[in-house]
Amino acid sequence: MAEESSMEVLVKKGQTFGEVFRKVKAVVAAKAGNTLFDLSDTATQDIKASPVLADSREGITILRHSGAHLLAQAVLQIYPDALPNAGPPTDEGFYYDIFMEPISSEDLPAIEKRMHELAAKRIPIRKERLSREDLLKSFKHNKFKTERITEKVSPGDSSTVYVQDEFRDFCTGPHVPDTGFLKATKLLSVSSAYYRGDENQEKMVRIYGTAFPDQKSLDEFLRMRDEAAKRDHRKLGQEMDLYVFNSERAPGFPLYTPNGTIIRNEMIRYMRELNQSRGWQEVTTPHVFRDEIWKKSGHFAKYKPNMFVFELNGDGYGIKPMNCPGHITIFDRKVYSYRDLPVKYSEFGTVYRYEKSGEVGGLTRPRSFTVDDGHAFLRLDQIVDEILSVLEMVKEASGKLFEHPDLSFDLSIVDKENPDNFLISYKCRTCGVVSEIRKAAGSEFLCPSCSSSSLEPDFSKWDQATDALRKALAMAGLIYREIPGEAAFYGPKIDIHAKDALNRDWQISTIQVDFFMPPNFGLFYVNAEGKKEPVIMIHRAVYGSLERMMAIVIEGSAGRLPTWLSPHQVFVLPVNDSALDYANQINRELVSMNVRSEVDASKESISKKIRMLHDLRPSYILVVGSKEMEDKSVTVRGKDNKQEVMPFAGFREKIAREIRERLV
RNA sequence: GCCGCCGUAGCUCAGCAUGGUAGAGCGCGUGCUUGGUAAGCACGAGGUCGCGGGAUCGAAUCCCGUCGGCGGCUCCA
Repeated sequence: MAEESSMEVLVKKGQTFGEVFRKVKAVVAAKAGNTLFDLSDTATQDIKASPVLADSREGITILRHSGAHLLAQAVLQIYPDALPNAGPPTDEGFYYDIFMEPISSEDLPAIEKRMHELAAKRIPIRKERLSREDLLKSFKHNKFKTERITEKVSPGDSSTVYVQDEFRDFCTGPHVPDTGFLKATKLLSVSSAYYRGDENQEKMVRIYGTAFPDQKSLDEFLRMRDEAAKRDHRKLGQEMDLYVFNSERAPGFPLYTPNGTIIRNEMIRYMRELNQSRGWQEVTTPHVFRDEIWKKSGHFAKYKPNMFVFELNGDGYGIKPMNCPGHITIFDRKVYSYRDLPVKYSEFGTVYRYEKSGEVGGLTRPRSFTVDDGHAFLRLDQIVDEILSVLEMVKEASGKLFEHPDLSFDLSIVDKENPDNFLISYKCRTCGVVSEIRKAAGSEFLCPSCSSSSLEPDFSKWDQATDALRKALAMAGLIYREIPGEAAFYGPKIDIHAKDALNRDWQISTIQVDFFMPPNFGLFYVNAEGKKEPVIMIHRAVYGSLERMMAIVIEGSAGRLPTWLSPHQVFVLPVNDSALDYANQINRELVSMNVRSEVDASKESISKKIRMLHDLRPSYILVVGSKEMEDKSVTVRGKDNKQEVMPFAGFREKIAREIRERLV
């Protein structure tokens, strides 16, 4: 993708940007400062502007936005009753949500064909500016558009419509000058979406597509997409024989084979070392608890529909969806001095959540998963250090798992405008008493002290926690996004994301500050004055879940796992029976060093064996015959599938170091 | 949960529109082959066509229901 053009030119008042830039090939818009203009726009004053090229980041976004319009135009020509809602560009293309009878992917080729026809006609794309009234009149047949206009254009104001032949769309643009720019377009899939993302509203047909400046880059994109599909952990897990999904016996619950269990156990072993070095003590808690704990923790109030619950002899039980209440129960066993803190418990805790049927999928969204969970019980003054320490663990771990770690950091904070989903303290305007109240939507509260109804939210605890997270992020030198409204119900958090093979973002690590659950359970410590002080909790997970992390590591490495994680580290292949003894000898030596090594003595050709072994993705294949026997060497075929002859002693050292240092 | 697509041998898939009771490749087993880096040869075993119901003389194929899987949406972290 080309860099932004820095070719700045003076556009004089009264000139259109197109007059200046049309001569530049593949220019789709103009940019002055941070403002984008259509080429048809007229400069209202002398202004320095640069062309936006079709193959620049901004240019492609414009191209795709126009692609969405082209899609809507084609759909309307074929389905005249369809009502378009909205069609934005995305990272990889565009989609358009359209209210219409459901269509299937078999209907896409006809729509795509029409798009290509419209593109070939090079229909000019014009912009009209209309008053709010005229906009509403213009789209009066489409309630989705009129709702958008009503919302986005204030009374007395005006906005723009883009027109290509009979098709008109309410849109602020900018757009490409004509449909001829949209020759390299492709429709990818069709699915459904709710209007405004609300499941109680109309279901829209969402058609996904993409557009590129030229056919070559579109083809390349489609090729990469196919390649990515081959790295899907569900496919690789099948080939590498890592796990089983039995949809009848355990829908959404992964079962691990011996190979998959090796990967899990190696991940656990490494995390145990990391936990130990950072002062996290391992604990073990049951999978089932009485209702009582879930009522106290707030899970029943908020999370019950997602829990597996059952009744026995009149008592209610819940299978744990989270590990925190168990750790709290252990912490709660005694009284702590301020000198005892922090207390840090960790557990590879398998949790069970009833995810709705349409959400379950592979290892990235299973119904049971194991969290490398940890709960720290702290004093206020210990928060920042602990967050920093966890951030360092995340950094260290990602260096052992990914060749090129690609993590993104989000700081999810409370939305002070819409605090209904969070635990908030309320301060009484009358008597000044601060009370902690779990807000239930729509209910009214009175001050527990003076019964006044004049209460204001008190965000001081949220602010303290959020500041601690910000401070730690800054100290770690990390770039992050702040997202209001995404906090956990009990506190703000840092979420760390990684991408799967298909470029989908998944949350892995999380660090959450919690001022609310400890008081719910009455957790306290005794300070230097002998007074009770509230304990503060940090919930954290470094891998997040073993399942999701394993999936991402498998996809990121295309199955060529770091040697330390690989179920099959070495296969020794004797060329013929006379080399079998040497192969066995090498194998024994490797096994004695705790290398996962096997001899393939089956009566197949070397070619055949290598072909067969490919699916298992072993770290190394060693081929040995008379030559190797003679000089105590091995012919090594590594992850790159290149072969290299080296002394066996050298290979032994190499792989030992790779495993010991967990090199990627 | 919602919309679309899909469910046939251990795996990948064909057959289904125009119903006549099942096919390929790989893998697996046996035999031959002693083979130097991505398929040596031959023979063989292997399937209640996800499950339940319906119309039909007859269903993998048509209809209804149901359970799963995939892509999204919503949810979740």
